[in-house]
Amino acid sequence: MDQNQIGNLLEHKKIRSTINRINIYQAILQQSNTFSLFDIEDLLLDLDKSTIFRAMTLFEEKHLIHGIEDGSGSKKYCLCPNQGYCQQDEGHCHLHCEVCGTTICLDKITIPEVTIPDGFIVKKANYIIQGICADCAKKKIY
Amino acid sequence: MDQNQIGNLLEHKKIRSTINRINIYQAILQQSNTFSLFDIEDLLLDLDKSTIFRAMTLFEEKHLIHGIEDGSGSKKYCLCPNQGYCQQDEGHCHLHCEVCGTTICLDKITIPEVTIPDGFIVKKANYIIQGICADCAKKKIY
DNA sequence: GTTCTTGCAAAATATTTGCAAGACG
DNA sequence: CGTCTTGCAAATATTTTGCAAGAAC
Repeated sequence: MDQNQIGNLLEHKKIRSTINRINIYQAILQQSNTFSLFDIEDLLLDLDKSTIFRAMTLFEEKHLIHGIEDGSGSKKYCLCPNQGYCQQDEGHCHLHCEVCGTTICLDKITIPEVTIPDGFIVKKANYIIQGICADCAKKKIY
Repeated sequence: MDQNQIGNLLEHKKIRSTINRINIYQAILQQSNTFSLFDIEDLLLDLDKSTIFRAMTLFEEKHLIHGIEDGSGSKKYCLCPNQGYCQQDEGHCHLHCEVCGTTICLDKITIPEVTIPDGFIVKKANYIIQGICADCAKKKIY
């Protein structure tokens, strides 16, 4: 996805397309899995963290990225695979490894639905499995 | 559950039974739903927050309470309905209302299981549904 | 020229720890 | 008496905001 295409995507989402936001979205595209604010800061060292924070918040509001609460103390995000047009039932489950701290998107496993009490309006769901990832389990470093 | 019974429960869990910990567990028993550190602090004003924090951390390690990440910025807990002997598949789904901030335990709805990649060791799972609770939806205060 | 965006600095929020005094067994 | 627990104070970690300068339309 080149800078022009990203610019179009942002404008389509009613986000003013600035060079910073394009760069931030491009950094997000480079992430192989879930990512935090710090991961983006590391890639874009000359941007202020508040700029990144505000862009990420905006992207999340516009559903370009999904927020993940993995209990690690720092919020994770993952790229919306459908450019902001995920159906509610397309959220994925995530694994969080308590040893190495990584959070992995199970992009083949959607969150199973449950019966919600009457009247509750669902906005999104988070399904996170805590444990030890295969790599760390193999290394027995815990 | 009286103080003696709580004391026995703690000792059975290999937790030294102090008056502070008994009081904290008793405050937890009084919670009608999920609760945060602050909820317990509010009930036990003469205890230091670090004492409560350490007790809650210990209780969670020993599975007397379950931690919930609702994305609100402050961690929630709920009482283990089985005094620390929940099976892995007995975790409950939770609702988080983004308007009033409450987190409700759906104690009738266990977390549906999903297929986990080979080698990952599951410790626990969190299933949280974000949205607007029935009360707030009715009041249309959002 | 009006509105939106950005960088800087700092506030706000929540969690976590060091340490010395005290309680427990 | 040796170990565990507690309160106090302070560190840490992360997120969030106010504001003035600058960019976009």
